[in-house]
Amino acid sequence: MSTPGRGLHGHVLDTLGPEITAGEYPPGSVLRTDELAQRFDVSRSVMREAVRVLESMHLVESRRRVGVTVRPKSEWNVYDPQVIRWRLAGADRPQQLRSLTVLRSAIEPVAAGLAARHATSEQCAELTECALGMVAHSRGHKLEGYLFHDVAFHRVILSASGNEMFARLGDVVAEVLTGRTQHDVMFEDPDPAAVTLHVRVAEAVRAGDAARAEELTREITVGALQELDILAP
Amino acid sequence: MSTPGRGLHGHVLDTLGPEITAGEYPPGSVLRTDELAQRFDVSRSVMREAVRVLESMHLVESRRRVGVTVRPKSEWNVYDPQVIRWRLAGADRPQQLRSLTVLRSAIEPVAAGLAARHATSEQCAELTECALGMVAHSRGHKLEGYLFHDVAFHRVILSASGNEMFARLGDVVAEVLTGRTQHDVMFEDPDPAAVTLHVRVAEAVRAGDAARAEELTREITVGALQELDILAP
DNA sequence: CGGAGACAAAAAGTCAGACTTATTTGTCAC
DNA sequence: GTGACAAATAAGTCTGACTTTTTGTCTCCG
Repeated sequence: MSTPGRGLHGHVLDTLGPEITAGEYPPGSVLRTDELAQRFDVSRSVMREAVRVLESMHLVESRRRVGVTVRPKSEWNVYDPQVIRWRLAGADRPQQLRSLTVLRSAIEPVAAGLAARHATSEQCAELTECALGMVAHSRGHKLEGYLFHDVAFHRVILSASGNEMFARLGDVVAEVLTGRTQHDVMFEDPDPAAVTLHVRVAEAVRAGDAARAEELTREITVGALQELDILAP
Repeated sequence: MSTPGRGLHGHVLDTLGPEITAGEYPPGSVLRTDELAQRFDVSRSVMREAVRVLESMHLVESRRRVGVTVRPKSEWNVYDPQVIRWRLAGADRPQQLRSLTVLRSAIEPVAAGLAARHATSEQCAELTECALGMVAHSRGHKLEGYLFHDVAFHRVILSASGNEMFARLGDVVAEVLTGRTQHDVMFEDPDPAAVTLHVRVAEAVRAGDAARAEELTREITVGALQELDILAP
């Protein structure tokens, strides 16, 4: 996934990033560049580059005479794909999965509505193809193939919305869907109702029916929320 | 705003970041670290740190023997507050403002619904205070005071939603509202209907009426979309 | 004429060491 | 206690030498 080994500083990030996002250093903790460089057996230049990246993610703050202090979680750039990946790989994976699913429930219906207005005929075709792929893999423990088409489906919706902010959430949705399949729920075949909803969304988008595409997608995301027991009492 | 001069590498970013996000270097353009270091009159170490930050934002990609290549806009980390700020300060400010307003229209209603469920009594009080402040500054060219309370209002909503992803959009909403006030529309007093809607949202949240809070907020965001001529024909 | 392999050049990547600067903290006089 | 001054500290910066990877090219042979 992404760019595994892009140099020494990348290796440092792969270790230090997850540690920080996992909360191993409480907010306010102070790290020293020199000590870190020793620990990872890299030069100070490399360590400084890694710290700069963490700083740009608002995970830490570097100040003279003080050191590199860890910032509270509330200040992190939680939309940074790298940060999301680190958190999904760590201890607060459940919380991250929940907050991202809620985000999906807000974004995707609106994106589907916009897609119904702006999707090209090519994108409509892709969408239909994805939906059919989901149907084809919806029975008989073909979870891998199902996931593939599910991810592609939602990527097309987000992309076809014509909004760049929505489009860039494709990776996030992919992570959530993948995480969901690999982890807790869905050891069985997917809910047939969900599959049907996807097909109907594809139809609505093709028909240019924004309201229906939005409503149907809302039903899909409600299902996703229920799977994680996020619901209104 | 944020952290203006955090060292030499920060100064480099303040110049190079806006240039790239403004599209001055077409995707695929190649920059050389040494040349950049000369241009900004900094050492290579400083320049490397700046490049690393740009790389973590997916604005550029650094490869051996080829140089620092600019990535297409579709790959940028458009949720990075720094990137958003650079783009808002540059040429595609209008497009950025539009896409962010659409994002708001998706997020804020859902956030308001969640806030109605999760807001503490303190947050409810804050919300009411903000709404009252908006009313008090809604007439007689008190735009500055109005904006202040408007921003605070939406921050509280997003924060009270209890979702970290929503909460972190407070800065983005602040930028959008500020940008809207300072720029095109709203040289006159704000729309009285919008002011009333904010008051009613505060009431709904306090009453714990999620559906109503969501619907009322949706009306607010629809108004924001209309101001930018983003609407369904 | 064209492909395979060797070679050379280019640019980022890495390291080590010396030096600068800002900030904190402690101390001492008042 | 308060103020100013001095010392300590850790990040920040610069430089120069060296390494590594990639790519373009050139030759050689089929």
